[in-house]
Formats: sequence, structure tokens, C-alpha cells
Amino acid sequence: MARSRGAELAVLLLGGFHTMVDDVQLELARRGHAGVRPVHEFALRAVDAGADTASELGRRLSVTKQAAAQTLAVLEQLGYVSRETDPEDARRKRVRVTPRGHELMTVGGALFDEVRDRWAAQVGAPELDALQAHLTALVQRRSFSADDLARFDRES
Amino acid sequence: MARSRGAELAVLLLGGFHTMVDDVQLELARRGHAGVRPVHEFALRAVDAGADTASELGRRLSVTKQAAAQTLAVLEQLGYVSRETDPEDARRKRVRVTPRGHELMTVGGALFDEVRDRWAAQVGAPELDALQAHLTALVQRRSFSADDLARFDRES
DNA sequence: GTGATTGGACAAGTAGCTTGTCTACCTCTA
DNA sequence: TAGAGGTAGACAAGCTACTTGTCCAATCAC
Repeated sequence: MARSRGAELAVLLLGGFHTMVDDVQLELARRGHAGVRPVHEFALRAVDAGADTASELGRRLSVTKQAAAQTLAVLEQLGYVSRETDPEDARRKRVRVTPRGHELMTVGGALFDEVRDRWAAQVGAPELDALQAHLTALVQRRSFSADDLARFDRES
Repeated sequence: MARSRGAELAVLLLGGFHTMVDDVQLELARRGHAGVRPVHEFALRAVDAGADTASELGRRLSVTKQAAAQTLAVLEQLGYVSRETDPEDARRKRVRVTPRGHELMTVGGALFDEVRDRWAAQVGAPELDALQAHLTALVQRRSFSADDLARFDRES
């Protein structure tokens, strides 16, 4: 039974994501950022973009605040964020990205770009640009990256 | 901090996969196949393609045989596969896709194709064909779908 | 035949999420 | 200004899908 073109496409999309992430993660580990999962890096970006409490991060990532708090606990333990009580609202603990966290974001972004460059060399830059533009149009209704990332986890 | 084009692409790939799968899964549930996760459908295809024991399925999906056995137990409970001892090798329990299982594969494939058709209508059929062809070239080193799917799980 | 390999099963552990519950704190309004 | 309702965070228990470890029975290779 031949698989449908549609199912093939779905697998390719996931495979493509996975290919990129695996490459990046391997290289991140070599550069002193072992144990970082995709969700970590994207959660970090969300924090940096303003989701500076567990509850808010949970909303952005479409997970419960408890799950977000767990992610933040990991990020804190790895030294990527710090937490301090908010002087203006004693309920809150404000989360801030540490210098090491920013370094991870910078290095991670650069590594993703490197993978993309290799891809561009393989299929042609205009073709890859078109691919990305089309995907953007097709996926635009979806938020930030949200629960997509929340659902992508396990790591080697 | 602007996200890198590379990281954007990664998110788009995952988002695209997720968009397709969500649509298909919703419709499958409406058609009497509630509770089916992507890994189920793809495991079913692997079984149908010859991975007819738990150990072999585990190898194909890059998970342990125990994990594969658990997936098969779910598939069996949902009526998509049946298991019987192999008369030629008393260690084995041969797994076969039931008629209901084949129906799931057929319907699922058609639903994926429908999503793809909608996408083709949105960005143009030649453009989508090109996108898929390029992705195929970029991802070709990866196996079947393998651990990509094994890592994609949780469902609403 | 005997040792190594394989398939399947059982058990325990892990990771990351969930829901539920609780307390402390803030905000809005009568 | 008191009290109702909402929000932030923490703790606990439970779920799911995976893992590793162990075991036994059947088969294979020499």
C-alpha cells in the first residue's frame, strides 16, 4: 500500500524539523550547552520576549502554569534564567534571561542559520526562500510555536 | 532579539506537521477513529509494510521492543491489529493489520491528501510539489519516519 | 549438543505533562 | 474599607509513553 502524498508530506515536515534540531542540539552540546532540548531554547526566547512569569509562559506555550514552572526550574538549574520576587507584586517571581541564557539564544540561532545555509546550498537559496515563504503562508494561523514545541520533547 | 531565519524555519516545519496532523486527527475522530495518535497510524503502516513483530517494529521506529509492544497492545485493543503465534517460530507473535486497521490507513491517507490538496489550492500545486520535492532531498538521509514519530506524541 | 542470540514479558524507574488543591496577594466594587 | 473574585506560585498525585534491567523459552550457529 503506497503511502499518500499527504502523509508523506507530513512525515517530511516532521523529519525536516527533526533534522535541523538534531544538528543544532549536537553542536550545542559540544559548545557547553549539553542537555538543552528544543523546548528549552524556545521557552527562553518566550521569556526574553516578555513571558517573564511561569503563568504567562504557560499561556504562551499553551501548557499549564505548573508545566511552565517545571521548565523554568530546569532553565534556572542550568543557569539560563534567574528568578527574583517582583517588588511591585509579591505574588510574582519575575524571570530574567541570564547572560548565559542570551548566549544560548545567540549560539542556537546561529546554528539554526548554519543548517539553513547548508540547506540553501543544497536546493538553492531562492528555492528555500520560497519553501519558507509558502510554509509561512500555510502555517500562519498558528501561534508563536506554542504547543507545537510543547509536544516535541524526548531527547537522546 | 529577532529570531534567526533558521529557527523560524524549524518552527514552521514543526507547525506544518502539526497543522496537518491536527486536521486529520479531528476528522478521524469524527469518523469513528477516536483516540488515534499519529504514532498509531504510522506504526500501523510499518506493520503492514512488514514489521510484523514487536521487536521488528521497535527497530523500525527506533524504540525499544517494549515500547513497540505497548503500542501494539493499544492497536490491538482498538481493533487495528490482531496477534497470533507464529507456527514457524514459537517465540514470535505475528501481528497482522485487521480490516478495520486497513480502513484506518485508507481513511487516514485520504484525509492527509485532502489537507495537502487544500494547501495546493492555497499556494499553488506546482509550488507545493516543489516544496515537497525539496524537503525530500533535504531529509532523504533519514529513515522511514522512524524516531521522528516516536518523539511526537501527546495529544488533546 | 552447547553457547549465543532472539522474541516476548514483567517490573521498576524516568520525564514531562496533567488536574486538583491550597495559600498569599492583588484588584475591583459596593 | 471590607469583602468577593481573580491571579501567581507551590505541592501533591496521577497519567502516559518511554526507558533500563531481568528473565525465560525458543531458535540458530558452530
